[in-house]
This record gives sequence, C-alpha cells and structure tokens, in this order.
Amino acid sequence: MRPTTKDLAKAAGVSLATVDRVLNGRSGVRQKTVDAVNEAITRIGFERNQVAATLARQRGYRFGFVVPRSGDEFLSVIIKHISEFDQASRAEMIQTKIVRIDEHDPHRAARTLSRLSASEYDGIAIMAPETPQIRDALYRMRERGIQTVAIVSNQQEEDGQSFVGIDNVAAGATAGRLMARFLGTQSGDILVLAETMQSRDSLERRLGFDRIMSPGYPQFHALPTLETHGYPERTKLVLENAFAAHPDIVGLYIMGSEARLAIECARKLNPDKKLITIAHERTPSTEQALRDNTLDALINQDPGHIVRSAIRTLRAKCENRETLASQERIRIEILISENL
Amino acid sequence: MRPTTKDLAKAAGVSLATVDRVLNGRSGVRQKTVDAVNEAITRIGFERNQVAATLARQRGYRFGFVVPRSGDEFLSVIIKHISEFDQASRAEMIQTKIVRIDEHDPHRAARTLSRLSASEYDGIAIMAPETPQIRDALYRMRERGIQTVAIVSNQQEEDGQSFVGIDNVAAGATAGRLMARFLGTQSGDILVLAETMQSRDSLERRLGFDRIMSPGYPQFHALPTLETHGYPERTKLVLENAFAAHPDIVGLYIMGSEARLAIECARKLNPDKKLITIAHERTPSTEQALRDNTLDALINQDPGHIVRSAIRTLRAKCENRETLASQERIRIEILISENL
DNA sequence: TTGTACGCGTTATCAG
DNA sequence: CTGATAACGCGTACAA
Repeated sequence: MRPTTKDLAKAAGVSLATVDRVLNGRSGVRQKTVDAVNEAITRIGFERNQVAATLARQRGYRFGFVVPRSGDEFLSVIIKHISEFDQASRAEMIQTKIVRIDEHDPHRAARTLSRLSASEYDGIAIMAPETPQIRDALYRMRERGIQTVAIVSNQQEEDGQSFVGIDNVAAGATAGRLMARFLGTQSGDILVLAETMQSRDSLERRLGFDRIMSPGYPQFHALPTLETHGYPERTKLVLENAFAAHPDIVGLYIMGSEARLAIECARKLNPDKKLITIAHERTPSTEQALRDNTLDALINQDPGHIVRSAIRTLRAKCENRETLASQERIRIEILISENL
Repeated sequence: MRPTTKDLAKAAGVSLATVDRVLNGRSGVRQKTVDAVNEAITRIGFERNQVAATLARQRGYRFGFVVPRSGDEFLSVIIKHISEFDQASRAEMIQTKIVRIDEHDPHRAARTLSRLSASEYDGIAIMAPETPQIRDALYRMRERGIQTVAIVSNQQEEDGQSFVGIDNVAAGATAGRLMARFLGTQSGDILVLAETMQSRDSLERRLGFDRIMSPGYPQFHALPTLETHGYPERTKLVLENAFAAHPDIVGLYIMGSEARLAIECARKLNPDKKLITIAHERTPSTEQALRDNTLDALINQDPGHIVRSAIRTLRAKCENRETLASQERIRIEILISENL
C-alpha cells in the first residue's frame, strides 16, 4: 500500500494538520517542521492521492472558458466541445462554464474579467487576442488566486506552460510547404487572405508561409495579404480586384478561420481554372469543401484536444503539479479528404 | 449541491447498501426495490460521483498492456508512453503494467493471456495480430470479468467500442493521395513495401492505397507489395531486384513500421533520382528522415493518444459508462518536416 | 505554531 | 433480501 498522510505524519512526528499545511504550502509552520516533513516525504516516498484530495474539497473544480461574444464557425465548434466535456466530466467533479467577452472593446472585456472571482472559479481559460488590457486583467486574476491559461491565441511568451494551441509560424510554414508541393511544376501568384493583419496569429502564419515560399520556390510569388475584416462584401471586393490585377493566380491561402466565403467567391470569379486552395480550421463548411474538392488541404488544431488540454493544465496548476508535456502539445494537423 | 447516494436512499425509501446494490448491478434485490431505486434516480437526477467511488474501492484501477516481446521502434515508443502515463497517473489511482507475449507463437501467447486474472487486472489493452487463439483468449478474459480493448491492430468488428487505433484503409488512402499529389506531373512505377502481407493492417493499407491510385491516376503503376519480413538482407535484396526490374520507379510507399532500413537501401540503390517516399509511424528514425528530406511524408497514429485512450476506454468499461466518442477517435496524422 | 475531530460520497463488511 | 456502519485518504474548521 502506498504511504498516506497518516504514515507521513507519523514518519515526520507531526500531526495530520501540519502535514497538510506543508503539503499545500500554507503559512504558519516553522521552517524546521517544514524541513522535517519534506525529509519524511522523500524518505517514505509519499505521494498525494489526488482522488482523495478532490473528494475532500467540498466543491469540485470550477473552470471558466472566456470566449468572444461574436465569432465564426470555429468558435462554435470550440463551444460545442466545452459543453460536451462539461457534461462528461460532472461525475469527475469538474464544472465548466462559458463566459463571453466583447473582443472589440478591450476595456469592457477587461472589466468582465475583473468581475471573475476566486470564489466562483478555480481557473480560467481565455481565448482572446492579446491586448494590454487583457494581459493586465489576467495578471490581476492570477493575483486573486485564479489559475489562467490562454488557448488558441497566445497571450505572451513569459509563461511557457500556460498556452494551449499551435505554433502559428509552423502552421503557416506547413501551409506553405503543402502549397508548393501541390502546385508542383506550375508557377504564378499566390493569393493570401486574412480577416485582419492586426492579429498576431495571422502575422505569424504569414511569416511562416513566406519563410518556406520565398527562399525555396522562386517560381511562386505570394501577394501581399488581403484583409476581409470578416465582411462578405469586402471579401468579394478584394478578391475581384485581386483576380483582375493578377491574371496568373495559381494558389489561394486562407489564413483566417472563416474560409467558406472566400472559397465560394474564388470559385465564382475563377471558374475555369483550378486553384490550389489551403485553409485553416476544420468546421462543417471547410470539411464540406474538402470533400467536394474545392479545398485541397486544411491546417487544423483539434478543438476537442484544446479544450481538454486547457482543463488538464488548469487542474494541474490548481494542484500545483506538472503536466505531461507530450500530452498537452497541440498538433498542427494536415487534413485532406482521405483522413478527415 | 448534487444529490448523493444518501439523498437517493431517502428518496427511494431504502438504505445506502441497497442503493449501492442497484447502482452496481449486484444481485439479491427484489425487482420491485430495483425499480423503486431506478425511479428515484431519474426523479431526483442522481449521478454517481466517480471520484468518491474510486476512493472507496480499496484498490485503484490496475490495467495491463499486452505487447509483443520483440518489436520495432514504434513498439518502444508505445512502451515509453505507457510508462510515462503510469508514473503520471499513480496519483489518480491508476496502475499500468506491461505484459509481453510471444507474437510468433499464438498458443504460447494465448497461454500467457489465460494466466491474467481478474484479481490482478481490471482491464487489458492488447496490441497483437488477430489470430483465433488470441481472439479466444480475449473472449475468456472478458468472461473472467476483465475488460479488454485492442490497440493499434484491430481484433474484430463485433464490438465497436473496443478498438483504439486508426482505420488502416483510410490511412492507406491518405498515403495514396499524398503520393499522387506529390508526384504531380511525373509518371512511372510505385514500389510498395511491407514486412508481411499476412497482417491485416498491411492488407488494409494496400487496399486503401490502391483505391486512390488505380482509378484516379492511370499514369502511376503501383507494383505488387514486396515483403521484407523485417530482415535487413531481405529488404536489400528485394529492393535491388525491384530497381533492376523496373527502371521507372518514381515513388516508394513503406507500409510497415520499420522504415529506416528501406529508406537507406533505396537511397543507396538510387542515388541520382529523388523518389517520393511515404512511410508510417513516427519514430526517432522516421522523424530524422523527414527532417533531412529522405522522407516526404509520414502517416502517423499518435502513440501517446492511443495509450491514454485505451486507458480511458478501459476505465469507462469498468465503471460501465460510455466514453466521449469524439475524444477517443485516433487521427490519421500527416506529418511533414514543418509540422513535426 | 500545532493538533483534534469530523466530513466528503461511495464501497465493503458485517449482521439481521 | 435488506440495513447499519466502518473504512477510503485527504481537507478544514476549531481548539489548544
């Protein structure tokens, strides 16, 4: 049988309460006692039983997912996975709620975050673009004792363990390599589309894309990124202009997560020639596009994995232990119609 | 607060013990009482707290991974993940052991399996080719009350929920499509290599590969599968013969999981021409091949995911509940050097 | 600064 | 067939 807190208390010559204090880093214990307990821990090989610990806390774990109020198909897929997980994990004493923020108004968003209290949440996973206000709000949240983790869009580099998502530079590079290989012996211009180049995700993807394209494939010319701002009319307009100005377009790289529109437009504007088209994020519509061959490849980050990984990360932080790094690394998936 | 067994007992007008009997399907309860408890369950919305249930069992969960005694790099990666998981999940009261079987002697293997008792194991994950002896042994294991799940190689269709691994037909198709697209406008023969065509995995991969190649790309001709039987000399020999007989080889599809040898041989035999090469399973050596460009793509099934998924599946079976299907589906990953 | 005693929600072991 | 009651290993008031 594995040693328990009782064994540990006996081995260290203290009471259960003191063992608990040391184990959970609470104050009010003499350094000498702390040392004695720690010594006993290694001596008898004590390891805390998380199952018992979770049960003993009156409440289970309460986590919140902060997501944009308005969003694209990818967001709804994420949300679907959150509620799916919530249902499945109630028996494990994990509760998950969704908190909406106004991503266009950083101050309002920050205010919403500031209202999240430690008495309601043990941890928060946030999916939001990086702004000073948000970063600040997160910092204060951690001070209040709420664990945080960023998902999908990275918030900052400083804290290595607290981002769950893909490396967007590598994702862009992956798209670039596939584009080049699928184009084969052709040559010409490549259209690059984003909702906005303000976002770090798009910048990084573009960077990665160019890093492959520019040095390795002089026969292709990736045009400056076109911004759609998520508006259908604007998407149509920029694509029209682009096709008019560049008669030699052979490829289309859609960096944003709303690919449906762009694919449709491009097909209408260019019905005779088959463009190699690569987009990001698996959603019902990109999946359909892959199936009917209007899309050649999809770069995806598994939303279910992201959600579960975020929760595992938060939980590990609550119990202040390490996570299994290999498990939490989100893969840059390449999807074609055969491996959907 | 969620209703507990106490609430349930009160609501049903019985004792805790009876509630437990009904909940865990034990015998010795009148049908009328069973019905009353079940009615109360739905009425008050009772849901069992798994954390408490796990704690209350004296022992935690004890799972075994049955794997071949001898094996390739992929096997050692799997084993690495098993022990990694074992370490990380001790705190969650899950114990994982590795059991070796002689995959070349089905009878001996079956005997080893027959010695696995329910007093030692709650569940067994098995990675082994499908033979009548093994299938039988598994059947008897389930009768003994040990949960089972097959990993990597499917055992049979009958039980939908108990295979954790990829669809090998789809994996072969994925390889085929990539091969065709990477070859582009070239034409010629494609070499297909396997350790043996006795195994169902290889057969299925070949089937999927041809399903894409034959109808869609008449400019390519996939040669009959060559068998290496895992021997270096034999690999060298069959490749030499193939290159001599077919001067027009443009592609190499390595279906088996020991790709290192084949890649090396092919490169030596064919130093002037770049073959499009696709293999299966990420291992230190295939990863290296991808990096130094001797491999164009890798079809992979995440071994870490397989291990964790197998354990989640076994645990769910022990607690007789459903698993989250979306979580347990193993992806057919496409790896290139950019998304390693 | 340290210790005692009880509770968390379930399972297991008795007795009836 | 059914019911009390003691664990399981840890957290947490409250007392000292």
